[in-house]
Amino acid sequence: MAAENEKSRLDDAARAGWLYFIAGHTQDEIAKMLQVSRASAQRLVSLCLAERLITFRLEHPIAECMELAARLKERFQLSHCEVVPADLAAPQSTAGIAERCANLLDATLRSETPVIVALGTGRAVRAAVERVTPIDRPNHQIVSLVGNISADGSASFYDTVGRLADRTGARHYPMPLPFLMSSEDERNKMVRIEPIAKVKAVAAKADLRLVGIGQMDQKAQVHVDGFVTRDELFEMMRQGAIGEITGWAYDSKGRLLKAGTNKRLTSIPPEVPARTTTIGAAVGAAKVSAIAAALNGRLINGLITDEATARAILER
Amino acid sequence: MAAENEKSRLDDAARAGWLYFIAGHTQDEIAKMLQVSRASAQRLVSLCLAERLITFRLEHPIAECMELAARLKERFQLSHCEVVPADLAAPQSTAGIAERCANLLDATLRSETPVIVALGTGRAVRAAVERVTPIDRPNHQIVSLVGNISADGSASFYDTVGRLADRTGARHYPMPLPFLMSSEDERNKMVRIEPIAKVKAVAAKADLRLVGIGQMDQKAQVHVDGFVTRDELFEMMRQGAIGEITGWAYDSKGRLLKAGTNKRLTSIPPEVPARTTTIGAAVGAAKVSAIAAALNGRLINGLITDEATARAILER
DNA sequence: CCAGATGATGAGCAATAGCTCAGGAGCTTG
DNA sequence: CAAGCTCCTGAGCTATTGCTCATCATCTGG
Repeated sequence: MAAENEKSRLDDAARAGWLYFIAGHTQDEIAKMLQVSRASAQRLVSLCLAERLITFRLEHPIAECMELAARLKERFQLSHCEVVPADLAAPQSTAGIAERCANLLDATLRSETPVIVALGTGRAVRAAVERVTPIDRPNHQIVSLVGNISADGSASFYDTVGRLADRTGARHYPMPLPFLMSSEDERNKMVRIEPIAKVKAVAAKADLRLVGIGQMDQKAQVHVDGFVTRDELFEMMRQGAIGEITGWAYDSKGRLLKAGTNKRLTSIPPEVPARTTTIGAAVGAAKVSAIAAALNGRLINGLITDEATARAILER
Repeated sequence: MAAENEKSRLDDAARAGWLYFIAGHTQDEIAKMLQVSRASAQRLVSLCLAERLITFRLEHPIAECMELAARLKERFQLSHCEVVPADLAAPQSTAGIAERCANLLDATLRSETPVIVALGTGRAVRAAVERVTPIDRPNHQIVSLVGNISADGSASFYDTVGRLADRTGARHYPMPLPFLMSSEDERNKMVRIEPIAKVKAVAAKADLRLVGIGQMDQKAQVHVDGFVTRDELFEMMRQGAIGEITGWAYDSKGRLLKAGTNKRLTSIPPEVPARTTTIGAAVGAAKVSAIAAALNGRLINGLITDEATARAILER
């Protein structure tokens, strides 16, 4: 009865978490209540945390963050903007923005009327999906903006769309294509075949797009993850690439490049249909230029970032 | 600028709370980040909690149960309350509460210092006893609150006291009396005879009483089990009986009736000595009124039930 | 059926958090 | 402007928590 035990263990973890965080008991008291050792009670509480049985939600709009958000919203005419407090100790951490993204997804998915959510790349997006509250919404649709097969043919790329569908029971549309095709012609052929056209059509009607923003430098995520080679990356940088969204490289004005890997990309280009909210999620000094360019080029019309990044964008 | 300071203080509290709960930093780290002493950081975190700037959300069925239990405990000033997840497939099933009752008995009996446990009627109590972990505690005492001889003279009534004694090696005191005597006089005589007085004396010192709660309707357990006749049952219902504990019928305010079968009952009345924990165990829509009345009349000061029943009690 | 792997457990210790208290800054009031 | 007051602060102590390690039970594959 592995499943049974597993379940009852999570039940206990939830109990312990409730007693600890909500009722405010000490772990010692909880240990006595649940008839386990204190050490086990501690393990249950941390299991509760690790399994995200419990989530924290900050209700207070922190003035400075609010102000930064308001200024970004005003300056770039955004339909949505959130700024989380800077975490000085871990400036690259996506924890904060992931929490806000998850919250946004929660709010969007809670709707009873069917909605379509499109997901791009990025660690924050990935982490956000993990934090979404499970909810039964079989009439929603989750669609991927990006091919999920990497250069070596494996589908190892983290399956955000599938994960989110798991948590919601929604229909989902992964994009069963390599990230890059070998030539422009081949790409053009592929994106016309029926299943892909269908995914594109659903994506075009998305109510919310959530995308990561990558910088195009030596540490570009598209290269680190093995989707583009070092040479391809450098070529794009020579062409003026400063950032990428779902793989689409753009320059410092936020214009999509018409060269290099962009000609062979299968993912759906980040051109914002006016009615769709397209939220970029990114933090870090390295990404400031890329984010600013995306904002200027209106590749996104929403942003979730942290205080430090927000400030850097505004000060450019 | 009191308001200004107040506001920025709350901002800091929110920030500290965010860094603590969401980013997972220690208060020491937070103190450094916010340029305050550790003590102040701790105050900010607790202010954040006190002002509810941050809230916890437990996404697990157990959370509901915990909350219901807390509300029942508060509302009826209970010393003990447990709510188990509703079993939609079997709303009347005592399995869930029996498990909790067994757990409670285990915990009580585990004590090395002698304890006295008193048992009432009810399927949940019966099932709980079956699930108690055997343990050797010869110095404990198990006492019955209710006569174990039915109307026809047989001792067929399930012998919970004996079973529990088997599993613990404890001394046990069944009550060798018919459930009902034929007249009030006879009852009064019987309860004064030595062996019975002894049982009553032990029961009066019980550390824990565990009793079932029966509803008084056409399907009343006391009637189904043949302890009272149809006519006796209807008579009690006319007198306002809504529930019974160890056979003692009470009205909707939880007052023991001074009429009918109550005059001829040999069982020990459910009057809660303040120091004794008296736990009622019952589930099911049919029993909601009976349970609520028992709680209101303080015939019990503890409750083990399920989610559906708990909710119904609170919503009355 | 046994050896090794896996994972749970409690003891004990080090890190962390919570609390009390005495002192001091800033505000109010006479 | 000084006394009285409140409220904040940091020091330092104690309670609580997190973690490591040795042990033990259970599972798995040969």
